Amino acid sequence: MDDGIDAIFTKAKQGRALFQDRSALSPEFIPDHLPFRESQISNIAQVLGTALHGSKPSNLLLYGKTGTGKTAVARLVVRKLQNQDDSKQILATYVNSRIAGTEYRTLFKIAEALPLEEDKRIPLTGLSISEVVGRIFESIAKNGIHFVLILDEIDYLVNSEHETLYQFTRAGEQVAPGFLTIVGISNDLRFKEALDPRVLSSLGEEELVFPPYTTEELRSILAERAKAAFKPGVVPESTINLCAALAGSEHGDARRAVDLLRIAGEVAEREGHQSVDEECIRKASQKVERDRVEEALQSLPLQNKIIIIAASKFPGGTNTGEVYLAYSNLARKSSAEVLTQRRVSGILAELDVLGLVEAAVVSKGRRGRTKRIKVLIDNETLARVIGEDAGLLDLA
DNA sequence: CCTCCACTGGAAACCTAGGCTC
DNA sequence: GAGCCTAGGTTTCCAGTGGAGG
Repeated sequence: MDDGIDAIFTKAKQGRALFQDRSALSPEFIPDHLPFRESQISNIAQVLGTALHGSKPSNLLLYGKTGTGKTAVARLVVRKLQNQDDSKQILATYVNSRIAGTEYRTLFKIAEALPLEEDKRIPLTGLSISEVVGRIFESIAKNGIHFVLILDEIDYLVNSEHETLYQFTRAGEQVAPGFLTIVGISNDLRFKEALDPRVLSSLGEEELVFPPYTTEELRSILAERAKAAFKPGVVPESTINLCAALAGSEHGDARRAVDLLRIAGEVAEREGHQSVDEECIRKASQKVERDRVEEALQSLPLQNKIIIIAASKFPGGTNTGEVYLAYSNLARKSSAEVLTQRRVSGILAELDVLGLVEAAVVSKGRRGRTKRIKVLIDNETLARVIGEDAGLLDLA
């Protein structure tokens, strides 16, 4: 074991540090210059610029697939807007509704950015949605705030019966003398269809589409980032090309491309390479996928883990009924509650979305209609990751 | 062309754990 | 403490269904 440790350190010593500024590749990093997005930037700047003479800018709606720069562009423009604001009345915040999780937590995050009096703070739970919205409006009005709200993945808010979005777009009077401008961001191009037309008309006053980056554009972006992040000469052009090609084949996702490059750099450094070669990119690509699966697996609730173990007993794939049978046995054995088949069917659908299981609906004619279920994780990984759970050791 | 299986997936209702207000 | 609220997971109920076998 000691040899292993020594070997790692020796390698680390040999390889010189390849990074000069790792943060230039971090997911939160927003460069001052976003190439190929000049027109979107100037568009947004023009709209939001109104706020500098104290009147309310139009609401904005930004569309485009993941990694097309929507979030970065919105945050960059808003950041510069705040820098230009001498009156210091402009307040901006960024909330991702999907990451926040629920409508209530989204509002909670929004409220965090606002000055709230001691007795008006928002608790993690307990208040009605309308009460929280009321407190947010009150704070904006009282302090005369010019509030620019960037709502990322806004699609997660449309299916609410509270009509929070509607209230937000119609805040007008209630927040005077302050105002509330919404910059909505959506990955889902069909999201408009689900939106209440009243909301759409005011939310979509200005609409902007972000097309995916081409492989060539990705290459140029990566080259620029690599120049800032790595020491000169450690990232050959072929590496950039491969990285761009890998990400480009996945619909021009710049975030993925940048992630890949960062991890490849870490791999190269750890293994004591003098440069980040194509091999490192390939390894990084595998690592990203492996991490995603293990993380998803680990954070699964107990019942979902038992279900996936049950499903893994059928390497060739099976159907819902079989999985349910196996599951209920396992659950009883580990003295967990036994859920209904309806719920198990639902959980299998969730696992499908996570990409841990393949659950396609198939019809077998006379023999009914069910999901064809196949676990997409090999049994060793499953045993290793889930085996850490005491109580589930008696599995495979 | 019709049947009928083994479910699917929508809807509503229920439950628990948290927190509010009075 | 009583009587409200919410989130989020679950159960209950059930109409709906693709297509192989008749």
